[in-house]
Amino acid sequence: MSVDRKLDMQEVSQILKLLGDKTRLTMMKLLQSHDCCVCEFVAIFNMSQPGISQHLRKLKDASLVKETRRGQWIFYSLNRDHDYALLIDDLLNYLPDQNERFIELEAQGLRISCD
Amino acid sequence: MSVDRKLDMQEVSQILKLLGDKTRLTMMKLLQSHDCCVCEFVAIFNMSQPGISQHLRKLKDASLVKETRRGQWIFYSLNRDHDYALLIDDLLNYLPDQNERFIELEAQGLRISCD
DNA sequence: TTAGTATATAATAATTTAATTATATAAGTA
DNA sequence: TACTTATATAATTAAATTATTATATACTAA
Repeated sequence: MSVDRKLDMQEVSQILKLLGDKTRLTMMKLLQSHDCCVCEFVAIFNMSQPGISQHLRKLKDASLVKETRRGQWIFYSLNRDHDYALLIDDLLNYLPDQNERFIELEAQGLRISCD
Repeated sequence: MSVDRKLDMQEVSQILKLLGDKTRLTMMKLLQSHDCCVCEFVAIFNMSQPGISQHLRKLKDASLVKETRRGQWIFYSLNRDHDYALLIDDLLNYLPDQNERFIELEAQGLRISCD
């Protein structure tokens, strides 16, 4: 009981630490509305491809996101089965919509749609 | 507008970074139910007094908590007027109750009540 | 098979963070 | 005033974090 309680605080603070980075927080907000592949994130954020991959790995290691290969691309999506999925969703709902970023991508012809 | 959006993401991620530390997150949860002075935090957490003070300073610098001197003690309380007070309160409501910690304090005669 | 594209991993460097000890400040009390 | 208690600040150190470049892996297509 006491141990469980501490584990919970530990786990939540770990999740908040991951979301306490602007790039990862924005990634999560983007994923709330659209699955996204690595190269799209690279186009959206001003960051190297390995930088993007490492952020995604942290999110994946914490089971916050899932990855699926579709052809040559690997798409990331929110893990809506996560133990704290409700908390995370609530939290993301406070954030301003980031769809403008997808619109910009589309305008540059960089949006990947894999059907 | 675009600038505001970015500021928001920046500010929220900064807050989550602060809450992404187990000590500070637990402090905030404790403060949700009781104001608390520094020496109580020192008794609750296994950490030096300067360590506690520095966590509190970070929370105060971000306006997440307020301080009030009462006699020889300085009490900390949640700043319920913070721009993101709703988000923070929602978030804290997901966390397990930490009142047991106050009960333990009381049992050790370390609870400060300043009336 | 070879070349090109997408992604991950390794190595590394710069920065930030979180803790400690030592010390200063401020209030309370004999 | 001097002593004690409560708290803050400074200096320092160890560890964690975030980014980069270089390289490896995996799929696609010619």
